[in-house]
Amino acid sequence: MYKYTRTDMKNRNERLMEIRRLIGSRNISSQDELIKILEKQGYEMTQATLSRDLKYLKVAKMPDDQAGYVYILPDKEQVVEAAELSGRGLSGLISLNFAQGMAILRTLPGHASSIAYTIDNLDAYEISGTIAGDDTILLIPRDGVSRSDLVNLLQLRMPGLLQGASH
Amino acid sequence: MYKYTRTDMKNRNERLMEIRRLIGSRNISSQDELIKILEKQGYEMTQATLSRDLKYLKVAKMPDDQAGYVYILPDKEQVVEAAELSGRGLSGLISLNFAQGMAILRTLPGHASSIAYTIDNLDAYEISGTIAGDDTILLIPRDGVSRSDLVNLLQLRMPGLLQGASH
DNA sequence: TCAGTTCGTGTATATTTATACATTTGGAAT
DNA sequence: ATTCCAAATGTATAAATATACACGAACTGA
Repeated sequence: MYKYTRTDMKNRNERLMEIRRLIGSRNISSQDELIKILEKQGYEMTQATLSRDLKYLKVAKMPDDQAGYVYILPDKEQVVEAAELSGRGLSGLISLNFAQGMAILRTLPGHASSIAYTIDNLDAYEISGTIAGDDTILLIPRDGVSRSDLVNLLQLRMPGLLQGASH
Repeated sequence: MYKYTRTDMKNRNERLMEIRRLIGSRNISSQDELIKILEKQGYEMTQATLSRDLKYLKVAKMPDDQAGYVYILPDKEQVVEAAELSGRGLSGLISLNFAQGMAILRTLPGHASSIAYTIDNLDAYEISGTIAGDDTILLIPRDGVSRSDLVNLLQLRMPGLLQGASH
């Protein structure tokens, strides 16, 4: 017994638009998750149909630090960017990486120097010095200081800084 | 019996970069397909590891009219970047040198930050970050990335940049 | 040195997603 | 009107992908 027929196009188009809207407005990690949301809104469908809808809409599934995987719209201006931003710490720090024995901190544009200034003023033993660009800070640790030492220091002395930052 | 150990990081980094290169240069529709290509190039791995690699590299899978589904890099459109670049005439680069595992780019006075900004926006895997002064850019490569990797990257993603620059 | 930790990985499996096939029905063609 | 076709979908399953667990090597700190 089939419930939907060709005359339900209006229904389908509505659903497709709602799917787009949902994916653009929040992080969704699986088709099952999306189906449950749609069901609450009165859309009834199976996973197979949703799979086809997503293909039709050219929705991609992309790894994400917070959610594991999220669906993203094919548009140029990815809503993901904004979502990721809003999910990040208030301090402006985006990520903390280590390379060549140094720490590289990426920040929101324009935030680097103020964060670096604060770090400098910790007068921390572990830190030899910092250099800030516009959105990047190079942090040179004292010799022998480990990555975890630095992370610990920053978490201890600047609580909230690493909130939401990937590292 | 495990074939790879932690000291094979070079191998892993190589593999990650090769995966990026492959995905950027042709349409690949499944992990199995990618594994077969990698195997022909001498990389041995299981599907599980490839799945983790793709997650690490933030590679997304997107519906495609021709191939059904294709993997895409997390970067902004590469070709667009290149076009923007040539349009802006970012040819203020004077020289490219390597020291202490990092790259030092000398530019015409005042050109450093705009070039660094463009480099940052490549979101290149190979680059941990950049810091720009007035006429100097410090580029910190990701661990395991070689000089030639970097030169290749810049030539590929920013054609024209190295034109006339000594290195 | 030695215990504890982290990392990269394989194995096996769970989870997730895509699709072959069947079915219904409105509309098109004759 | 009758027949045919195409779209949309469900069902069942195949295919693809992610991950829990374990392991061994390398690093860390004491």
